[in-house]
Amino acid sequence: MPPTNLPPRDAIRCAATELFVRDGYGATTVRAIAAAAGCDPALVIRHFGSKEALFLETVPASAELPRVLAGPVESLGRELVRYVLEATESPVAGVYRAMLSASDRPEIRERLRASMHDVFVGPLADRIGGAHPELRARLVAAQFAGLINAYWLVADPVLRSADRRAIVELYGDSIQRLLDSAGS
Amino acid sequence: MPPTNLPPRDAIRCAATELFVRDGYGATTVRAIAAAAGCDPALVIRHFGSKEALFLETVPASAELPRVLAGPVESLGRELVRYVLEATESPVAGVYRAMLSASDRPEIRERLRASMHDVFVGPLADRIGGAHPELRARLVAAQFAGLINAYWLVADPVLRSADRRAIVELYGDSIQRLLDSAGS
DNA sequence: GTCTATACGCTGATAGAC
DNA sequence: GTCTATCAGCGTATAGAC
Repeated sequence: MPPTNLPPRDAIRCAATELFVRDGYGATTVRAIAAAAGCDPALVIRHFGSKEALFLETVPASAELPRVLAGPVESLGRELVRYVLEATESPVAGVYRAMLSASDRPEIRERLRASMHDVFVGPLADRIGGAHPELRARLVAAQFAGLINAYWLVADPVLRSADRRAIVELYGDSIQRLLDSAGS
Repeated sequence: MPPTNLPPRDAIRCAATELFVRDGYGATTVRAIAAAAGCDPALVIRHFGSKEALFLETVPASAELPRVLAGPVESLGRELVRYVLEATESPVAGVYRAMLSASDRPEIRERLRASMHDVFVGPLADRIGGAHPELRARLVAAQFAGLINAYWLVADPVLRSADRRAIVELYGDSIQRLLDSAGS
């Protein structure tokens, strides 16, 4: 994406998001971001302070999830799995992958944690009844992330070649068990 | 761990494993490994070819897991969760974290995939009956990794402060559902 | 063969001139 | 605001001393 007529700050943001999500944190260089945005590498740092700060400011905490989480709880398990499998790689998977690939950095790990909590655990915990609602919501998030991990990041061939409906049923019902469990 | 009397090649291996597992791939420098092993940085490359090759040769595909997987299938769900929670940070979690932190590298991602399959999916698929045994085993692995991820890597406070027995019961039973499901 | 010294081309980041 | 010059540190390669 050579020279656009966006103001440089926005051009940098735009290029950074795309590259971070596509190539991961370590494989994305400040110079590559600058080239994609059509500006000087020094400008990138001048505007955002550091590569890490740029990452934190541009890579979003997936915004489409809440809609799925707002659906009926009875069918949420399978719906979450469907959402992961049908992602066009960008909405969840790319962002998640980018964050994981940068997870040696404490601040980015902290962001991962906060984003998981704000976008997933918080809203979900309010909607499920029973015992330990927050814990159960967090475990659902863990299981959800496990699937993203296996399907998009590791790209396991067993999963990629499997019938999607089977995955939805099996893994979805497993998640559903956490959602439904009355507790100890 | 300053100068030991190990042959340098072993000293490098030893230092590399420790640093990779403790700090992740990106945060571990070849020079730091050399310093810990008490030798010259160039020696590290001379002996192992590259940082990535050193990583692949030293960081093990967790070896203790198979014992857990060999236990009775009826209680495997909770047993796997217990195994994750009681890990002293090194056996599973550190290795897994190190691999994830290096997952921008295709070869290391491939290793993650292979290791998951050899140590987990293969042995498990042979032990569970029903439909789609390999797929179900892979989904159990995904769910297992999700917990490692949330508990050890993200170190989510909701999980860390929760009652371990509650986690074992809830998440364990959810895994167990995958193990038991007769399939469609 | 085993190791050291040195250097190359990259990275993220800074200082200061336009 | 933007670019030029430059920094120290990175992974890596090679030449040559033991």
